[in-house]
Amino acid sequence: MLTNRQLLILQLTVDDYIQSAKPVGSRQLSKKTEAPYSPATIRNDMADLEEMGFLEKTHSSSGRVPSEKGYRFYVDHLLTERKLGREDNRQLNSIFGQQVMETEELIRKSATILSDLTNYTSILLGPDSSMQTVKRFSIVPLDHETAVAIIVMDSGQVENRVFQVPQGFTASDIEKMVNILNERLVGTPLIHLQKKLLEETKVILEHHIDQAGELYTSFKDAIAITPEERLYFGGKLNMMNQPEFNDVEKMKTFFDLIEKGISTTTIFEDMNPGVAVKIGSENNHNAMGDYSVITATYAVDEVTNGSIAIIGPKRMDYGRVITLLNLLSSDLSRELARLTINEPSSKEEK
Amino acid sequence: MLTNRQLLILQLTVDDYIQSAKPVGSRQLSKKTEAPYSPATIRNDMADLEEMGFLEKTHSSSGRVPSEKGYRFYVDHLLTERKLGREDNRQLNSIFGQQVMETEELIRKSATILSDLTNYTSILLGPDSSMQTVKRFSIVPLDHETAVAIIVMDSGQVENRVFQVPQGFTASDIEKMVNILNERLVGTPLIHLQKKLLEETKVILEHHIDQAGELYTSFKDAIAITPEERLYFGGKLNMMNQPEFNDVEKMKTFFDLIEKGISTTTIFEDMNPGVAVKIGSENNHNAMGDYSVITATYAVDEVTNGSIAIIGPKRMDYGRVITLLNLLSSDLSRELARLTINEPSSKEEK
DNA sequence: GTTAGCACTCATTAATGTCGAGTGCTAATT
DNA sequence: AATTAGCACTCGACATTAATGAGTGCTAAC
Repeated sequence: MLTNRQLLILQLTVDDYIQSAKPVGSRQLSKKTEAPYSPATIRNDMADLEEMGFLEKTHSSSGRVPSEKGYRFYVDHLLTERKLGREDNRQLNSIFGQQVMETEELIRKSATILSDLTNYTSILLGPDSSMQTVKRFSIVPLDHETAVAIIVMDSGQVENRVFQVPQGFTASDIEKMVNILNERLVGTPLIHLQKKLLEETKVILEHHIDQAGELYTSFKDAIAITPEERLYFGGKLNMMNQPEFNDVEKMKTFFDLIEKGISTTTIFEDMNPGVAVKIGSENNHNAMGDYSVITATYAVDEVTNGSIAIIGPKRMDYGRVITLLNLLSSDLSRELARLTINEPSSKEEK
Repeated sequence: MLTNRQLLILQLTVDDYIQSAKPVGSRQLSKKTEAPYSPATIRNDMADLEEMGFLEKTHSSSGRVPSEKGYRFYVDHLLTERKLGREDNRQLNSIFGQQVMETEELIRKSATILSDLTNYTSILLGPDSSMQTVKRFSIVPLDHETAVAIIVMDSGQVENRVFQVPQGFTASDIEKMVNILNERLVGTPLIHLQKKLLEETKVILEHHIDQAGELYTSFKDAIAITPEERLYFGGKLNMMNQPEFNDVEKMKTFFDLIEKGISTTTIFEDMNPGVAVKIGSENNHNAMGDYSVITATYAVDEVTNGSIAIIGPKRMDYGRVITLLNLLSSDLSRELARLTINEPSSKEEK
């Protein structure tokens, strides 16, 4: 078991290292008022902590650095509640300054500010669109051959895609199709759209329009891709301020990871509500062994969640980041609840 | 005047420096078969070239490096036509592989590939949307308070924005407004949209709808922002492969420039057709003194142009970049002509 | 006009030395 | 028994020095 003093020393060591990025020595620690012990005493405890695997040395006569186990213990047991500065709060609130804003912009802005406040990189997973329902279809012909298909979601999100109109179809054919689609599909959650389109709507279309098959074929591709989840990265460049990335090579490795190696699943594995911390090799992805990821979820509505993540070096200011994520996630939940449709309005159009 | 040999030596020096990024010495040059002269001879010529301001030394006993004047002369008179490798062509063509694609995607993809092929950063200015005309307005109510306004351009581009609906307006009010807008504004070039909206449409709206002023106020903000030009950056990170950016500080400066310091006007000042090269301080923007920018234009239709640019260190492979830009710009022109509307179709809807 | 030869410059690199902050261990102190 | 002082030792960081080599300009020979 750990003595109280060892706990204190572990905590101070991690705190100091997080702040300074330099190995922490006994002499240096003993200077702090929180540790009124002589360097020798601290040395002994540090040696014990090292033996137990909480600390490591970078070389035989260097100061100590937390191990993953050390960080883990720190996060689980030693984290002190962090108060945010006035400036932090100001910035956080600034996200919600303007009145009407689109979800996407809200998220993008959050990502940026989160990164600015931490100097780590933020990753936001947009609200899972698969549960959103279709509010309205629309097709606008552009010329003889092409038209643009537009889908409006109940969240106000708009997706559009240009597609080819096969020869021989008139504007009224298309209008007819749009009407059918709206009749049949409004209210369908995106996640079921594909299936419904394929199984149900196709038959009806063929019933009403000559050669509907052709038209349908090119149209369905246009709306097929829609329900994709999107990752928003914020402040990739802020990471350059971390001493860990003083080397261009390391920057490159990191950016490669961000741009190619990261998918929704690597980061947001288990989206349990609340904050989760993954340290170094606790991340499933191989190449992420040098980074820590802190994730949180926010509520979009009763059923859907979005996720926020911060990725940074293992030497991360866990306390601060966790506090920030907690705040932002509840702010986002609140704000999205405001933006999102309260209840499908009764004056819906035919 | 420059002797033939001096011309040759200048050319070889610039070529070599572009390739190696290291100051070029006389001994090294004399090894090349193209320069069958002794180092001493080359030294003399180099000294002359330096006196005339084409070359510079980084320190008193170093090899020579081209000056801006040197690059300028090289670009104007010494550039050799560059053949592209098979792989280059393959990649360039791969952009146009898929059949139907939206303009934006086409541009985005071009930006990426252009940067991959050069290892510099590419900047594409999307087709100037101000000459595009409105094809269709649409407003979809989301709930009692909000609605999303959608504008479809004749190019197939779709802009949408959520806005607040003041209390007391019914769906039929909105429908009426949409009808009026479509009647009045379809065919209006974006560039005139604002004005027409303000001067003409407002009056008519007020004539037909009670309290139209309020509705109009919140709506006009929603579509006000539309006619903005968009810059697409490609491969900012590829620049990290350039030895000029081996230093994290320099990376930062560059990224800062890209993210904040660059506007449409700094880069695409004079959009004359053809390729333009700006070397170092020839760029008007102060902070760009260390970079060279090569721009080209592509035709979108008879009236509008888009622009492509490559930004890189002054030690840029001008020949290769120019060739690539020429190719891509004509490819883009061709492809966009295919995508763009031939002629407003006659079966336009009411 | 071209080149060989020579003295000189300067960035780069490796070798060396010094310094400081760190360690572990033992003995003295509380 | 726990803490601390003292001491010898380790090692990275940094400054200094020396050797190397690619470069130059200049003069005299070809």
